[in-house]
Amino acid sequence: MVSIKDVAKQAGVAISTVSKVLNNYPNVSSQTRERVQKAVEELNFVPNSVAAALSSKKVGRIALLVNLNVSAQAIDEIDMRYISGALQKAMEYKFDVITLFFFMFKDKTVDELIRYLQSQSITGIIIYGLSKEDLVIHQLIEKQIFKCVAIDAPLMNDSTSCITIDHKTAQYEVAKKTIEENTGNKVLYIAGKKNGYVTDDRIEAMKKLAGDMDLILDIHYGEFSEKDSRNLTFKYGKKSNIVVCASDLMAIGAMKALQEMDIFRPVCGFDGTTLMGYVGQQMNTVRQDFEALSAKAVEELANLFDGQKGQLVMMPHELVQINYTDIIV
Amino acid sequence: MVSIKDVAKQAGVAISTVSKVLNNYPNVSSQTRERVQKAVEELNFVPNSVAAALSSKKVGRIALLVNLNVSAQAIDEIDMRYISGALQKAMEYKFDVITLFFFMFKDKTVDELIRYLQSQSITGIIIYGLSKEDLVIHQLIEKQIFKCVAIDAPLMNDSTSCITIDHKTAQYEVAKKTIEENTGNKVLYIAGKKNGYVTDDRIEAMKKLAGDMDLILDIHYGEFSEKDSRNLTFKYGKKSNIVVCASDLMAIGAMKALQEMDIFRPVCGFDGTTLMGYVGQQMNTVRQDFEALSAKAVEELANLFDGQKGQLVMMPHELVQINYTDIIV
DNA sequence: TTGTAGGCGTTATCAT
DNA sequence: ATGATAACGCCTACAA
Repeated sequence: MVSIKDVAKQAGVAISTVSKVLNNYPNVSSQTRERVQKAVEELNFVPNSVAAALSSKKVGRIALLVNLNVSAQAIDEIDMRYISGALQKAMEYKFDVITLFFFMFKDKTVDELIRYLQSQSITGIIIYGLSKEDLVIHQLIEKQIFKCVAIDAPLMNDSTSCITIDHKTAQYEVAKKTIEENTGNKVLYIAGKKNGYVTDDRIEAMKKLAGDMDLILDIHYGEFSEKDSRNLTFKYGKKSNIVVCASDLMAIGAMKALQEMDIFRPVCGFDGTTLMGYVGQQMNTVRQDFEALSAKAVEELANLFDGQKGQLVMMPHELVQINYTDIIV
Repeated sequence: MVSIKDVAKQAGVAISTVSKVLNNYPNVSSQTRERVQKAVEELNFVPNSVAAALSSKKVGRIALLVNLNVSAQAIDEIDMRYISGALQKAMEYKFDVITLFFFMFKDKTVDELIRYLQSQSITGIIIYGLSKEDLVIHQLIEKQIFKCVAIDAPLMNDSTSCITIDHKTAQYEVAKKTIEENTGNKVLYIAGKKNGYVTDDRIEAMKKLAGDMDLILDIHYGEFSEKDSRNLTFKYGKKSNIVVCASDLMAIGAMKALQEMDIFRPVCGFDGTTLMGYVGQQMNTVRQDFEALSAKAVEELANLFDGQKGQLVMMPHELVQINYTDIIV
């Protein structure tokens, strides 16, 4: 393996000079800089990021902390797109990335989690799918030992940013559109997980909409699960004119239930997953660009590494109708 | 951060002794071993795997090389389950894991890929979704610089193993069952990707079945894509009595096409993904335990690290019928 | 501007 | 059985 030492020898300079060139330090003459770069080219040198991580705690080794929801199948698409988006952007920044799942740290304390992350020389973390009940992760964020970026969870401090879309507006818009395209003012809203960050925002939006449009709003928590949504629809679907769901998966559950009950109610979802294309119906939903959100999170982590303070970053969303032919293009 | 040095001090022994205890070296008295272990407990010491990786090239830092198929959406579930299964098992073995996607190395040479992996101190690789056309990866395997485990690609050498199910038998069984449950002897087989490893095996199985059952077999390549399968079904579906597909996604494409053509043909798939539950029909398919396959790959990597030679490991499969209620339990 | 040297946390090779 | 000590490849004061 070709090391920085070989490059130094080839370029006829000291190791530290090579290091300075590699890390874009100011005090290097353009001549030596060129000589070093030439040597790097010739030897096809790639710096060993493990050694770099060991010697300098500043270098970006980041962890993706994903809350894989095993109970809600088919939600995989979202996590996969998150991971893919982050990895791609991390490559640009030359960040090392390790992927972790929440379930790996079940029954672990914050300290244990911290020690694990430190044992991996992790300096930055991106958190996906955080809910208010995940105490350990919250403690982790509060301690500010690592730079953090939370997706869809408005937790900001000096070393923590949040990337999200405007869930309130998005929920308002998609529900309004669906209601306007149909008739009736009795709306069943199947909300997400109790204590979920986005859940409350969206409920608030629905309440505002109910005020604005003079709706009778029936709210139930569906835990983001298809089964819950299905059961709630069996229970309350008949009494309402329209079913608004907090996720595509729940919208599918609702729709299937309505079909089995042999009644029609317009349904709308949230997320814009391709899964929606397989239910054989056209449905309003909110499309999120999960890759872009995740890529932005990596950028934000880079900003935090550069000393910037944590902030809230709002990403755009889009109202769409997804149907089968959209999917298989 | 508490280091091995602190443990040594606490236990009143030398650093090297602590290291020996941690790595289960033989020549340590049980007394000192206990003392060290006690110190580890007290200080909540977790060894820094980055430093270990730097110091010793033997330690298991492994990379998951995933061929994310962006054109075939909804196949995400399989990759996600692969990744999840590997990470979980890797934790048991205390392996470090990084996840990489094929698209990250587009237009890169073997040597560039090797250098990248070396820069990450990677010693073992698990490869998912390899096809015969991925030259660079094949060269990587041949060079035997890293221990490799390929999923569903029968590439074995001293440092390369393969984990797979018996695709030949599985394809034979699921097709036979579907044909026996229905009538007719004209079978449309929509095969996977040309040059895909499993594709040829499965075609062979179908040919054998055709001989055994006296079938008229019509084979077309569908590239594992739903769209291809859909189009092929439009073209050739009518002429046959039964449609056998090389993946669930393709089975769905075929079924949708048949629905649009308003004709009925029994269809069977392959993989046992939850997606099958959303098509509103019951269908024979082959269920693979992707997590288990991936976990086995990690175990196999551990074996290779221990000096074992590469081998072929066959995992079990299961014939199932998936329908909506199976999914939402 | 360039080079020297100490350190990051381990592992591994020697002596002892 | 135990302990110095030199790597591993890189970063970074500090010195020249």
